[in-house]
Amino acid sequence: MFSINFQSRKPIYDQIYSNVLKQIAIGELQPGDKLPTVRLIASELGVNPNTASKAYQMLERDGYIYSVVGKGSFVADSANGGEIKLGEIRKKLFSAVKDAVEYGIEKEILQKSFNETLNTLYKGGMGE
Amino acid sequence: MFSINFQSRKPIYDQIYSNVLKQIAIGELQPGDKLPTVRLIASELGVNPNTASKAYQMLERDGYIYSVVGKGSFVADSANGGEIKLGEIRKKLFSAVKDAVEYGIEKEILQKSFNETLNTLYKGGMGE
DNA sequence: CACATTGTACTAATTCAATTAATACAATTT
DNA sequence: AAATTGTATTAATTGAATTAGTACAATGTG
Repeated sequence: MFSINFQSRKPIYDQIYSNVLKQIAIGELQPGDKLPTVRLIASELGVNPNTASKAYQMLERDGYIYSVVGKGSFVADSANGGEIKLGEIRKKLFSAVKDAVEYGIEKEILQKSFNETLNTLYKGGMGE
Repeated sequence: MFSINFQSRKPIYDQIYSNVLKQIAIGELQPGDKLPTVRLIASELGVNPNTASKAYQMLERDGYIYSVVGKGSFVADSANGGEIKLGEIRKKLFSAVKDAVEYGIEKEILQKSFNETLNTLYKGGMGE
């Protein structure tokens, strides 16, 4: 498995996230592979299962893995190699929205602007 | 002057920042104009001078104003209108969405991700 | 030169969100 | 049914962010 630095200011769930993502990136974990259970990670690292679960939920949110209660967690089919994917995109979005907030742009205006961009670039797709 | 929402979760110095920046953006404050002193803002809003000073320091950091001890604070020459900043924000948004399209991220997923970001950063509600 | 006015540095008190854990629950497998 | 899986809920704790109290530094004014 991997190891954790408890002295680090980086949260444990964040370290788990990074370690798993790295394993996926280098191909040590392939799409469809079963990941260690949250309880296994928790017991090996000596932390609470929820801490491992949180890392997995973030990995799922970013499209790298998927989890099923009772079954386990698995590497997503789309998570091949070192694709940047949603995690990096989110960072960009976050940065842009943060700028807008600082500038005092109203939420609805930003939302409208985003939707216009979305519809422009996703031309041909459906969705509201 | 402007007003502040003390109920908002948005920090006071942040609200001052946004208000001043908006005044610059709409041309109510022109390059070279003298800004209200930190003590004037502080007394009118009923906060500590350091709180107003912090807003000014952030505005200076971002190149919108400059401050001189003993003299006061002034709108920077380069801070004409806010369209530049607005354009940058749109550019960032466009770039992020474009990345998402290139990486094959589905529209709905991106939309959800954006909304999460939006709600996270606009959690203050009103108070800008 | 004295003195007011300006922004700022330093420190401490407080508040608030993030992190983690304790516990219980829900879905799936065996 | 029992075991194994991920997750929801709640609470304790910690740590960073926010704000204020106070003192200092630089400039303007008489």
